[in-house]
Amino acid sequence: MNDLLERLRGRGWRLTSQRRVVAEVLDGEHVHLTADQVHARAVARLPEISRATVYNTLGELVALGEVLEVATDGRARRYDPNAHRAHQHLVCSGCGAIRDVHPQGDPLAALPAAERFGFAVTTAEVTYRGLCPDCRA
Amino acid sequence: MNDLLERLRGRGWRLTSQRRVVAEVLDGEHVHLTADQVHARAVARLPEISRATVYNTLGELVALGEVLEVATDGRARRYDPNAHRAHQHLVCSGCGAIRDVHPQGDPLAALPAAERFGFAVTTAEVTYRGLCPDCRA
DNA sequence: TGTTGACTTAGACAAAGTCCAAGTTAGGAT
DNA sequence: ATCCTAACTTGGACTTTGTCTAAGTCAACA
Ligand SMILES: [Mn+2]
Ligand SMILES: [Mn+2]
Ligand SMILES: [Zn+2]
Ligand SMILES: [Zn+2]
Repeated sequence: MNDLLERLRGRGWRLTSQRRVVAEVLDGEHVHLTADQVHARAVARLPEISRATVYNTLGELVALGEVLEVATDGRARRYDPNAHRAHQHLVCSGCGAIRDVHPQGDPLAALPAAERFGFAVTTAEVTYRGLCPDCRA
Repeated sequence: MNDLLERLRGRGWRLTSQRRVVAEVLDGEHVHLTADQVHARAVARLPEISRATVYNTLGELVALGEVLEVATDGRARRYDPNAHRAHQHLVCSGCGAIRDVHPQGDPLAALPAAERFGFAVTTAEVTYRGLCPDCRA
């Protein structure tokens, strides 16, 4: 995570306590927090941090490519610090739990040129859905 | 679309003018309207229809399996009447245009058992992204 | 240590969706 | 044909999620 803060600095960004705290909260695997969840955890460490700053910082991290924005439901966007290893998501239809998964092959390869309609297709996001072990019981 | 209305009737649902209008609006291919867009078009035919009824009816049609709910961005959910032929979506990163596409093979097959973590996986939704011909220019 | 532009903040605003009490009506019963 | 009533619809309040702005603060450089 120091890497990240150094990269931000390299781009001429100020290392504020707010940005440090957001970066600390957004660390680990299988982490897919909403902006409000990030804010709640950030407040635990830095009580005066504002919602606006959390949104700003998340947007900056996404623009930097350091965090992924995931829209698995029609609700709040989720923020995923696991931006450096390509992966897809497995979502429980019961409880909403989200896991990182690594399918075989390149999902893009399944889309024939004839089905691309002249688009310059660059990414494929896959959401697998089903019931997790707990919700199946 | 009469099929749909008959199926609704078969489930003991009243055929109100409101439901009829929503069913008429949600017809065709490559149709991915937001709830507000459905409402706007419904109002053109039945001026007194309310937002609440549009949301209610869309939710009912989704529960019936007659309409798909699509979350391609972090914004409004979209409603897709093309529920009877499995397909995926190609979204323009520039203008947001959405096309139905039909990839080869079953996207589920790409997820090995070892990557399912005990989930009973039932569906895979794929969103392909890129620039459409207009936005590339 | 001072300066300054980048950053943060509170709160207003907007967009998307849910919920409810009160009024209306589709469709079976009479 | 008319009545009855549970199902449906409605407007508006409310919630959640996200954006924006003007005013205050501070990190980093000199
Ligand atoms: Mn992830
Ligand atoms: Mn579609
Ligand atoms: Zn679950
Ligand atoms: Zn486009």
